[in-house]
Amino acid sequence: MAKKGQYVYEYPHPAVTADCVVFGYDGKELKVLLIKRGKEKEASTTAYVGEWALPGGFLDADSDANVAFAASRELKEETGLTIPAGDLHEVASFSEINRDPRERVITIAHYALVKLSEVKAATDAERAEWFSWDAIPALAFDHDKILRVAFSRLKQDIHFQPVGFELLPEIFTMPQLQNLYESILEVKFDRRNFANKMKHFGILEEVDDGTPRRGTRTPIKYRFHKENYDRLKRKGFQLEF
Amino acid sequence: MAKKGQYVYEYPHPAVTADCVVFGYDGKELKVLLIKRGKEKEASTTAYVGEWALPGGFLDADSDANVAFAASRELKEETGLTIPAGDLHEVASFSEINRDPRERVITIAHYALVKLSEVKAATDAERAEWFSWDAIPALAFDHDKILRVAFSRLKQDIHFQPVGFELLPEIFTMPQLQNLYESILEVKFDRRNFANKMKHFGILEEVDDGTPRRGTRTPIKYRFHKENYDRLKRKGFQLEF
DNA sequence: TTATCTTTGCGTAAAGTTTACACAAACATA
DNA sequence: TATGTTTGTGTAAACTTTACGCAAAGATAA
Repeated sequence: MAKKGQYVYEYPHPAVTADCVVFGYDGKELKVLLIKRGKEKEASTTAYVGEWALPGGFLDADSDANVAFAASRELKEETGLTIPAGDLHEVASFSEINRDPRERVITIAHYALVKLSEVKAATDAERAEWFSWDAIPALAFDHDKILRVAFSRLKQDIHFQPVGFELLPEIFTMPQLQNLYESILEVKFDRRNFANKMKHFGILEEVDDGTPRRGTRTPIKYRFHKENYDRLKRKGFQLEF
Repeated sequence: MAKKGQYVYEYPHPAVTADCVVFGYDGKELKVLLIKRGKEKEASTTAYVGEWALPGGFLDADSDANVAFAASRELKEETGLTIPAGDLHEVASFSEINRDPRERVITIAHYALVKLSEVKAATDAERAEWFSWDAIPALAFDHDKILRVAFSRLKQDIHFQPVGFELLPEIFTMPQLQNLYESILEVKFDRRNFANKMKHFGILEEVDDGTPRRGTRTPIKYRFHKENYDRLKRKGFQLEF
């Protein structure tokens, strides 16, 4: 981390932060990871202390390799979550002149997708907390706006790339997969058509856990066929619905 | 513009620039506007003098309302082109630690679409020049990378939004429209299927310029039905091909 | 315990979309 | 004058999407 000191420039420079919208899915609802703001270490004054905000923090201009790296580093520091910089999807910059009361701050927003199940334990519950998508509290700065933009980006991306693997537990059911898509796209699909389409992509593998299925009420369990999934992800697809 | 002086911060701050990839279309080829780098006014040292680069420049942290505004302002200063900040599409940030030899500089890349015909006159030919997409010279900094990313973003956006109005002259022909789409998407379409599809969207209006068409060799002239075009743009569509 | 509701799986017919393709007219070129 | 190129138009076949019915068994309520 940069040492506090005197950094002098001939022209005014903004501070740059990297913020993360971390999406998780518990099998029922889309969730977002937020942190409770404490005292800032890096700025001369504090702002929005005690309020909920997106995890993120200042880029260290002297040592962070790039913005995504700064985002990953801050995420780890603030929430305990380890997400490699390469798994962060850049969303957009937010640069309005007064978005931070302390000084000019430009933020580069990112989003990430995590398996909620595997991550809950590793999360630093002291400061971080998961919120249901439709129960987000008031947020510091312009973070509500960032959240909306990140979500609409995810919504857009999902048309071109499969998105379940990153969010679902390894073994899941068709209704869970459908609910995930419905949560992100904010629409309802016909159960049967959805299943047919998903099966056609060839990225699903039935899991045979020995238990003979006695009726249709207990859903079939699937996992992703990783190889086909990755191929489809690279190649892209058209999810039209 | 910010006065040169002493700007002091407790932590290191990067400089922030806004760069623009301006796409134009002359009825045959996709083109990009580049500038020849001269002496920098704003940085202590110069870099890449005499080389071609994307238009753009430093955000003035004290006075630019936001990054898009800075991009618009710099574009005007460097090329004479007036493009409102609202017409710039943000692409991504580029923040690798050594992308500028002078100091840490993070750039926010944008793209814009302009009618080449209407703009040629207004462009400051002293410094700016249009290059065909497949004859781009070596560029300063990481601008070739930015160019590629901006292009692929345009390519992606075109699947969801009609894009001809911004690039074509007011009156154009079906082959021109098709060629534009083929240039951006880098594929070939069947002439007849392309025309059918475009007509179905209901955004084209035949232009009757009095001249009776004597044969099929002279193409029919179209203009966009602005109202339908804007509605389609807001609503989005699926261009699948 | 029984009746009813809900969840899941499977499959098909109808509507819509995409793809592939041929011919005729006139301008351009050799 | 002959040949090639450009443009317009329309249709049949293949494929995709949509809408929907039925049966089995667990869940719930009486």
